[in-house]
Amino acid sequence: MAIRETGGRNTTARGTRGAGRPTLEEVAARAGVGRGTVSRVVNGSPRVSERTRAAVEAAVAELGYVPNRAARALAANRTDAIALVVPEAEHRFFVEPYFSDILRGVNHALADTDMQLLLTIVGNDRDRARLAHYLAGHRVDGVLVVSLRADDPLPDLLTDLGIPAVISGRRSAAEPLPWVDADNVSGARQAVAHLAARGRRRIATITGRLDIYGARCRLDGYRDGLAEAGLEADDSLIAPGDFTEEAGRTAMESLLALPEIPDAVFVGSDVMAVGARQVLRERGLRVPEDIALVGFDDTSIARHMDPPLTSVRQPIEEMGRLMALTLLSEIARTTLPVGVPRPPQPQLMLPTELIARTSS
Amino acid sequence: MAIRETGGRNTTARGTRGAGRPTLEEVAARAGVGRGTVSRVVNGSPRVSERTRAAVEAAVAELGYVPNRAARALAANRTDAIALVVPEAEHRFFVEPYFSDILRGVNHALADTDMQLLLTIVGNDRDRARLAHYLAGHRVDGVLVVSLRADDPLPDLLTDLGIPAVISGRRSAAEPLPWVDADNVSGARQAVAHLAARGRRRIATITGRLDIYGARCRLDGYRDGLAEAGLEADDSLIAPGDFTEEAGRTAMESLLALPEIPDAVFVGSDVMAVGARQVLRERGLRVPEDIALVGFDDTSIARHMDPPLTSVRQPIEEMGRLMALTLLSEIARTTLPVGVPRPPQPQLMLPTELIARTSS
DNA sequence: AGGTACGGTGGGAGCGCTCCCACGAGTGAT
DNA sequence: ATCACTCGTGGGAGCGCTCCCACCGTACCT
Repeated sequence: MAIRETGGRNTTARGTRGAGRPTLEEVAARAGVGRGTVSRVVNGSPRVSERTRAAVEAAVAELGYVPNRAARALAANRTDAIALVVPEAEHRFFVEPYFSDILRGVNHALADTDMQLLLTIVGNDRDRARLAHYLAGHRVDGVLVVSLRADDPLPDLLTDLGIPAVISGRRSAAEPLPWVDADNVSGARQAVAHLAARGRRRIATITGRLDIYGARCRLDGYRDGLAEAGLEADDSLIAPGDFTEEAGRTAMESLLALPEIPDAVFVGSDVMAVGARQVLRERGLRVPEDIALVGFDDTSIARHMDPPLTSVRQPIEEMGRLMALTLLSEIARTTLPVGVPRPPQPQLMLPTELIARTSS
Repeated sequence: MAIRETGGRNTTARGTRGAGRPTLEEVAARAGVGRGTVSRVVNGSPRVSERTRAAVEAAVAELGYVPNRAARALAANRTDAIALVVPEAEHRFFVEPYFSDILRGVNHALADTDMQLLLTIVGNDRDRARLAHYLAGHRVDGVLVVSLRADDPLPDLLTDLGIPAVISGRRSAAEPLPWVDADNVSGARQAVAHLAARGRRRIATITGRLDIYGARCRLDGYRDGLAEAGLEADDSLIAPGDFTEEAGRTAMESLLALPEIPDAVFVGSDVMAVGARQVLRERGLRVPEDIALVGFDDTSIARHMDPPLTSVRQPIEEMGRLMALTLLSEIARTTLPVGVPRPPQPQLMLPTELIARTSS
């Protein structure tokens, strides 16, 4: 009859789950110290004598102790997880190297932490609702958001919930949230200067979606570049796109339909440049002889194009890394007692650089 | 002086964390029922009267209650999270559409659950060690593994730890773990039959890495197809690859170095077909006039090639979906009392289908 | 009428941690 | 020798749930 002992469910659980992995208490017993001390050692507190620390570490190793994440989260009121939110259609996440580079940078920054990364692609309203519910449950300690549109309500939600956030790319010049961004204006200006220096006189541009601040900056930089080169601005040379390859095609077609076609195009992203290049090939126009092309992002796509694409490099992976580090320090700040000063640089602008190849 | 009240840390935590989100207990008070009852309602237990359920649901809605995941995990000894493990170099995950399709399928299956997905790309030994540690901590309820090599030690580790797992693609014909796989043999056979039917007589193949069982199956199917078509097998027509674009290039070059070049190539993956196609273009060989090409996977790449690539379709997204569902039921099985029968189909082979385009 | 069964319910115990208070031993100043 | 600290340490309380047992009332039986 005595199938189960006193403990009831406790005993059962142990029995089911492979004899139970060790707990803090067991490590403490083994090391001949108290629970609190083991906790201090595991969490790297300095207030432990060297002798004790060694004893505890030995016990941890012998028992193969790994802290129970759920218990820790419950007791400490944190989750040790952050979310990377990509408010874009699912397939774009995979098509656009930008995102994977960001992800790689974030991963690298987190590799030394035991912070867990949740990848959240928010492609439609249903996903949005799920995310909101998720965030309301405080299931992450912080959020990274990439590719945010100017009117996106997500940042407000995060602020209301008091969840630390860092975004890649500002929503406007006066972005209140911590951000990491590339110097888009300067990059675009460099691109136009480069084309002008090579004797191009009729320089067009294909823009990204202008509800993204970065795309707007690139357009501003394009205009600045023209002015600095003493070239006349002509709004018919500005073809709107939305960062997709298809938009690159359409925009280039519209430029080629102009009475006087351009002799160079500054394209707002490498992916759009691929679309533009296809159209040029179909029309029998040579790159760079007939039309020079400069892209933006300097993703792997640029190197693989025919001819290899001149492109404005932004340090995407590094941006991902810095976003993660900034978020980590923001989280630390909210956890600590009040009055801890915000780290000096929660808003970072990184330089861009023109990488010249044979398309220009 | 009374900055903090009696509770000490409790009060502080509440104060810091935005007045505290509601707990089960508070919902219970509001609905005028006990804690257990609210728990039952939230977890969809049938043992609750309709009246009570309505009252609790109202209270949940009014308070905006969201269960605390950590507390639930701790009490119930589960995590409500699964991992998708990709034992491949990081960049391949993004380059190869196969993985993103799997991911999409998994995500769709999980969308109706509140199961959380962790994406784990295991590119090197350091990542492997981290994963092992992670799994030892039982931080996930189950694991999905894609692209597993025959000699990978990961499955043994999972078995030892008693973590439910489902893999995509078997490691051998006698795979003991639950799996979801495509009928690679049949797909390859169809491809060869198709080429033979179009009058090709000297049909070569470029294989994937043969320590992956699926690649081996495709090779077997290739041989079967030749035999069925009454064509002579010639091992010099078998060029080894490893699923990368570069390998596709190299392999095609070696085939073109043959004294008598093939008039058709069955390529073991679309990505490798891209590489092969580049070489053909460089050599001025026409597709399909000089050499017909058939790929495998029918990823989006195939449609975008020039000419569009005939390819063997495997239902990758569906495979991801089924993997997730299988894992979910495996997890349920281990949670339930002993003796629950395994669902009828923990091992699923899905049909493949030739999609004919103009490359053949 | 009394007995039995069972659906529905309340709440104690416990999951494995962190946080913090209290306490003992050592150190230096008085 | 006494006092005032500090440092290192042990362990109680509590995080918000789930699980389970005990209990209540009602319906149905004999």
